[in-house]
Amino acid sequence: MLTDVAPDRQEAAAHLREAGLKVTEPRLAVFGAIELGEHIDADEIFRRVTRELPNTSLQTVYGVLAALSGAGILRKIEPAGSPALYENRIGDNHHHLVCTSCNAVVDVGCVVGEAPCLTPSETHGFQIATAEVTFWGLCPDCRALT
Amino acid sequence: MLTDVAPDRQEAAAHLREAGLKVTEPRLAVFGAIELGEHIDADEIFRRVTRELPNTSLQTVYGVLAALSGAGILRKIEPAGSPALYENRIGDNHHHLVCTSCNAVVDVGCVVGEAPCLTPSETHGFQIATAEVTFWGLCPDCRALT
DNA sequence: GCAGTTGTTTTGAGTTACTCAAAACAACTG
DNA sequence: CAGTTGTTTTGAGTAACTCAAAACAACTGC
Repeated sequence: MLTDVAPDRQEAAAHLREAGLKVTEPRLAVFGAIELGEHIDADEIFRRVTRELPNTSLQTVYGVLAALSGAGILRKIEPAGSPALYENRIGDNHHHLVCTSCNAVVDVGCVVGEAPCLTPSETHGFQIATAEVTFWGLCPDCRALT
Repeated sequence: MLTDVAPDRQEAAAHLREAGLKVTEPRLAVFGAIELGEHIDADEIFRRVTRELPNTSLQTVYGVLAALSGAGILRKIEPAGSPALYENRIGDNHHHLVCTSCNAVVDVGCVVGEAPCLTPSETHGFQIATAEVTFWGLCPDCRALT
């Protein structure tokens, strides 16, 4: 039945090789632990990884996350007030909507208008590389609770 | 000479009373410790406050900062990778430019165009309250070092 | 101007989310 | 398949807060 050769593992391995990183079990497990569209923290990733690979340490998870986000395979976001979150949607510069009540995070495409994202009104001599936009508000569920 | 009656203390006291907060020495000292245009962390504020009010505890500084930013007297920003910073420029919704090399932070007016800040392309049912924009890049000093 | 109430500050401990370093180990290279 | 180099493990350590109880100080009304 060959159930062992999951397609995402192949994809992950390719990403790793492309970045010049060694293909290891913990790295494949971390990559596999993050579903598309999710935003999860190191602790939750660790929990999922250890289900599959029981003697992986939390430090390894941190190391893998640093390697993968450094290589651009994962994206790390750090919303104010919560631990760092990781997502596997990369390549596009999308932004985030964060619920001020439950901390839920969802992706949102670039701001409307012609990419104003990269144009502050005055640059103060900075050489700007990226713009990060975070929208704060109440998610549908939390609105319903009031 | 009446040097004791600094004008910023009066202003700070007025802000506090307006917010229904008691006027105390630590609060005035914390407010006075942050210069206009600065972005400093709790530790640096603590260092400055203790110069003037030696037996203030760090916990008090945290408490004061929470009270003042909660009341809108100070603004708290939390750039990824550094401790929370506080600034006393409030009321306008300006954004920040952060140096990826030395972590310097400067203010920047709202994004160009007609306030696209509050309009993500899809809201996903969120009731959006604020938009936060952070520009990342190299500050003039760090560019000069390369 | 003073007592009472309520909000602040102090003191002390505890926690979360990481980070660092050394030694054991496992991937890729030739 | 041996060697090299990058990873992972193990273990310790830290920064930046947060919580709780007791001591204290601001404002209120008398």
